[in-house]
Amino acid sequence: MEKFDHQKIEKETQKYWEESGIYTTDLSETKKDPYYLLFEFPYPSGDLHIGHWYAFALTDIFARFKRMQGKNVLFPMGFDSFGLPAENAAIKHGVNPREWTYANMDRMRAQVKSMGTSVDWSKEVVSSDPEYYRWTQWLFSKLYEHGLAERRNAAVKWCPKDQTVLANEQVTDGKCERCGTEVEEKTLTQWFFTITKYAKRLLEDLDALPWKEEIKDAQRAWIGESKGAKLSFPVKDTEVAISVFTTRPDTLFGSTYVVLAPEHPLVGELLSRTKNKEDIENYVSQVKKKTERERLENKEKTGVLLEGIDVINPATKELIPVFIADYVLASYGTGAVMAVPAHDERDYVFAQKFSLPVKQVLVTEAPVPYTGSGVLQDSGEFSGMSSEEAKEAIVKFVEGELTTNYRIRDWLVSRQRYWGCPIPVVYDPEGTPHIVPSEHLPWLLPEDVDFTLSGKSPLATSKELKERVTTLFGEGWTPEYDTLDTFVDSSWYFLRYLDPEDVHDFSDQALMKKWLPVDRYSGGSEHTTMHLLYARFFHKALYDLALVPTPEPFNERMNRGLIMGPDGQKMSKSKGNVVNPDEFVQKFGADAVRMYLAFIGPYNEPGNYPWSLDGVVSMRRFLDRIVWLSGRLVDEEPDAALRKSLSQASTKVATDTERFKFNTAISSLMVLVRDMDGYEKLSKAAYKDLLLFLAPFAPHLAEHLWKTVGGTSSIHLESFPHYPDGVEETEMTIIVQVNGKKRGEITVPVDATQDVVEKGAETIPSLATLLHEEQVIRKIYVPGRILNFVINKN
RNA sequence: GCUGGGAUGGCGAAAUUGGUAGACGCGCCUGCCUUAGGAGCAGGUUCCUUCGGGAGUGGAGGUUCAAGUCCUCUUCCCAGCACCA
Repeated sequence: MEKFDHQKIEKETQKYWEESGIYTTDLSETKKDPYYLLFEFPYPSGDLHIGHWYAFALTDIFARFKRMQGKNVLFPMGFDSFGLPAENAAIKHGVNPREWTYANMDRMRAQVKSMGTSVDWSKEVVSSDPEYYRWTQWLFSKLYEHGLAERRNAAVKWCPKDQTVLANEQVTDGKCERCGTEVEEKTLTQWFFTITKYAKRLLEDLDALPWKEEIKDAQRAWIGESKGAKLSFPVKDTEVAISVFTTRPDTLFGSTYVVLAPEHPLVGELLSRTKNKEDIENYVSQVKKKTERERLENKEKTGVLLEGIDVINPATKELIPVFIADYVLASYGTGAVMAVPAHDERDYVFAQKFSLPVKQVLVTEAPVPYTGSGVLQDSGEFSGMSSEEAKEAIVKFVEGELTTNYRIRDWLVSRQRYWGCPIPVVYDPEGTPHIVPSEHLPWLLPEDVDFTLSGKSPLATSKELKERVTTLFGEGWTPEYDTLDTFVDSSWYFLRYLDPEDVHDFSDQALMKKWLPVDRYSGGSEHTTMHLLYARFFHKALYDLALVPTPEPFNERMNRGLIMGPDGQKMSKSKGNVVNPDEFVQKFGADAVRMYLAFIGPYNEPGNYPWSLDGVVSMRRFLDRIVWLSGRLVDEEPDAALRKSLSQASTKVATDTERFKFNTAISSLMVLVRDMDGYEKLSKAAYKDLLLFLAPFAPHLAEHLWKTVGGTSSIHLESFPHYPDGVEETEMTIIVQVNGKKRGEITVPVDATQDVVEKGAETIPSLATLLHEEQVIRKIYVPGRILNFVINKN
């Protein structure tokens, strides 16, 4: 059998698409419904692997399908081109990060085109272009003006390998999310976005989003709401008090000591009043030396008593001791807790170790510590109350404050790295920060820097930057040397796609009104509590500043799965199991590779699929078969049987593609092709419909074959074939069961009554004997489907 | 530990409201055609079987004429969170 020349076809069709400009979206057009389909813009790492195909080419199937459904589809792409790898490559190979990055992008553009994607390149956005990052800087200044960006001293995570601070989200199990190095804790003055101010809305607005529960739940867990109260424990003989956060004010009468985090600001203040100053200082410095991981792994509680300091339990008025211990986190709540050893596991363990009194204030038979709720005892006038009632009553009694705490921390956006967006801030001689006025934007990244790792911001080595600041602002003024977390760049890129050339604004208000929120956003599940959360926050902040028209950036979201190496392991260079798609594309064609990836499983479930060569071969075989069919076309209308096959395929492909079940959509195409294979003379009209079904999946071949059957313009401008009423059936198949087990089937006219069906069923030979001998108790008939005889088993 | 998701052939997976379990594909088996191509064609392929049938969707119960699907208990796997007061 003759095989088609995929290389020639791909080259021709890609050239035709590029010249005809059919994928350029007119954003202002009003006749069609706008449909914004977004995928996460990639980092230009240089090596395009099979995972990129999975991300881009499969989203492209959906873009093409939506176009054929008559939508005005915006399907853009760009590059998240700031970031560490460029800088590391620069250090390792002595190349300029900019040159490295921009060369990679050129290569990747060509590769993405080779997949047969219908990306509208006229909307391309590159986050490291000064004309892009000027607006990142401008948006930063807007957040700053409204108190959403602030500079403060705080305990932060530090990656010793990458030599930069990290946001909380970029640390997993105490390790740097990027390089896996154990992070350290440092107290530094850094820039933060106050995402915690939006915690409540980020949480509440999730309810209305049409996302999968698993994605929403992961965000809910990350935001981590807990309702409780702030209570004040006065320090004896002073004016100060220790404020604690607790979710269990009902157990206040059982609080027998108070614990401060080692980094708590009061520690310094109280130090002079203690009798064991040295011990305390030793403990605090010891804690500081530990990595995050060491603190987590050491479940053994450590701590030190503040000798000579007592605080007053506001409920019992008793004097209780104060400890410093690293099981209390400075960054959560007030950085101090009231310890109730009888009703909290951690407090109990600590109390055992330091021989502290354990006072039970809930009636329970359960062994201490009992952490559930119950009825109070030994709690003064509140004894006998339920935990629920007592919570509010006790907070009122001690003049506390009901509050809600969130687990999420403010987003640390400073990075001590070179290849990022410069933070548009300068400092006056007193050290007060000032935003760089918009007339000086873009605030360019200096070129004369030494970006070898020193632990300090590379920008500090730039003479040009210092001179620039002195010239523009005056003697004694200094620049900010840190750059922004690249997640800031990616928090708004999808707004820029709507108006990428705009020199007066970050995007166009009218177009945003028309196109936002993004209809569907496809990406990786690793971004659930990173990019997806940041972008929602950023968008809400811009919404509050009346800069964007919607409170949420994305409507539907789908997380795709992962293509594993042929060994079933996650692909990585170090394991040597990275699959380079180029070889397969060359041998079997881009269409076969696309279709195989689409066929391996449902696209919207983040499963893991091992790459297999055999699958691509079979997909190529399937495409060959479609080409062979073109040799037996006749100018005839399809017969009834074929019309039925076409109708079924049309429904199945449309509904499955809509739900990202590309695997079953393709399987129904295979069934259709098998049916067509049964015709020695095949209706050309039917074959044309097959090509239309195929077009989103195998865009090159469909385009090529379309021309051979008389198509004059691109197949990708055609409508998806639709069979509104299906095909009229004359017969139906009824499954015959005995006691719920299938025993046979009969075919009857569609208008057959139950009687007719029963008569027919009784003539089935194997059933006839069965029904004769046994007593039929009941007959259940589900019209058009099932006839079930219930017989007496004896 | 908490939260969420899941478990279906040798493998990837299908299965509207409970109504033919295993579509489609891989792999494997048999045969054909050819010849050495990661080929093509036809048929078979859940398991067991004395070829009549019997069993079967992680396990044990239950509801129902009928359960992969609903309920209860349970085991294991994956993901997220985790000293968060």
